[in-house]
Amino acid sequence: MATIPAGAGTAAMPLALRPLSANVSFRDQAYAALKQAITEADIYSHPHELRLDERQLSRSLGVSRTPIREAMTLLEQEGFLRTVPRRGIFIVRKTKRQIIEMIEMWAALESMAARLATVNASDEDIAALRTMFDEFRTSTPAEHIDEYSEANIAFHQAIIRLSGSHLMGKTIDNLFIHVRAIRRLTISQSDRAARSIVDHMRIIEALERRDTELAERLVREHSLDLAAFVDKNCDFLD
Amino acid sequence: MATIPAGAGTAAMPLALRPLSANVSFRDQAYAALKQAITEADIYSHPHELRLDERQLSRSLGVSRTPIREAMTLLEQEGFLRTVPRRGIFIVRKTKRQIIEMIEMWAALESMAARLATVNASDEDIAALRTMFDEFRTSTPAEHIDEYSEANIAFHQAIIRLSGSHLMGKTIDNLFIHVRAIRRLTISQSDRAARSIVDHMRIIEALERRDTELAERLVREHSLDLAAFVDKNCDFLD
DNA sequence: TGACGGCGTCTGGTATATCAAATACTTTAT
DNA sequence: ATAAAGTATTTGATATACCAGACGCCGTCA
Repeated sequence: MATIPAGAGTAAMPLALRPLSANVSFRDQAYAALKQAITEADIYSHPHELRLDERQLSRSLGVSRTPIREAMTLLEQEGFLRTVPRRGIFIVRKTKRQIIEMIEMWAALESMAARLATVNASDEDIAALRTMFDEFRTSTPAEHIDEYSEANIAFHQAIIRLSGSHLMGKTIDNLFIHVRAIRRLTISQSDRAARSIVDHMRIIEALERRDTELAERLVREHSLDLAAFVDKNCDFLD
Repeated sequence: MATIPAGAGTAAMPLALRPLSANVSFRDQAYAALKQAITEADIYSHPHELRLDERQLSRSLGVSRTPIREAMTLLEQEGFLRTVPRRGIFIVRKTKRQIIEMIEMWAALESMAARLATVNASDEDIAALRTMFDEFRTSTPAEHIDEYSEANIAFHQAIIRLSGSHLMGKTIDNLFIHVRAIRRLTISQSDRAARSIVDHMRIIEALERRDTELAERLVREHSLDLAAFVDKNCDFLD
């Protein structure tokens, strides 16, 4: 351990040091890299489930198979991968039913988050949400779907943050990775983008008025709308 | 591969065989064993976080460290363990704040499940829930807290099942393992057990009447009651 | 006497070797 | 020519070897 040698008899100088982050294990790095790759890989445009090769990934990332296997174990539990013994490891494609279940769970969590936000969030935090929303609406032409998608996600994540629940935040982040791919495909259809902005505005108003029941209901209905839409229009899944 | 030798020129006899369950990998077995041990270990009665030793577990279970490490990776992600590099692996004790977050998330999921149940569940399934509840109430004296606790959990799991959502079911099961320990400590206090039974009865009635909003609200309030109770009375945590 | 530091031990992290099953490919008998 | 059988190769699953950091014991020196 590299300690600073103090002068004899003097008190040790209390240098302002942050603890080193020793948590960058290969496993965590591999986990992050794989998760990002999976998130960006547009699974639903390919026809077949992609197989991952442990040894190939091992060579690509320059580490042994062990940390990669551990990372894969994590991703499998999160539902991104499926390993079939002595067959291979595959990126899973969610069925329509599973995606609807994810959206329903998202609706459950975010509506509860909105409820908690009306109680827990500070006025400043809610005002910041309003600012973010207004800035986006005035600066971004409605045609820019990509930016809208990102702002959309940021909006939903902001609501979770207002609730103060780390647990729900972490859970929803994972759901979003799955749902995001579908959202990309659906947001351009019909007038969903425009309707979505109206919904968001109403949600913000409910939060500002600390109307617990209304905020919860609006958020829930907004999410369940997407579930119904997927149910009707996404038969290309499965 | 042990194939059945068929008589020359005859069609192979299609014996009715279920595929062997080749999914009992050491990893999964270790995972199950550890999870059960952790669930049963009453963490909150001990003062300090318990440390697990990979090599010792390896000897106890008679397998190498590899599958055990993989199982531990899973349990760590589920929030049961925390590994500190070169220090050890510890069974985590949740803080009061974390437990409240878990109960809030549980409330979010189960109230949505109740909502979905009023739409999706069959009359028979709801009737079965009613039967289960009535049988318990008439056969079990109110003093038997242990049995009540089990029946209580069964009741909540049943609601999730009625919703038809596998995802929420799986998520709540994990939350329950954490919450269960607290519930054991709180259910005997005050008149919570008696009030709980009344709540359950009202929930069943709402389900029977397919009253979506009421069922959701009752389930939510029932769960959030526990959160408030823990917030007030569980300062022994942390 | 007490604090510092050497040194052995224990820990989880990582790399690598080994294994059995699945598959692809080749051979061979009819 | 074809299909069954045999063989080679690839894969994930498991076991084992080794590493470096953390910790504690204990002797030394001021």
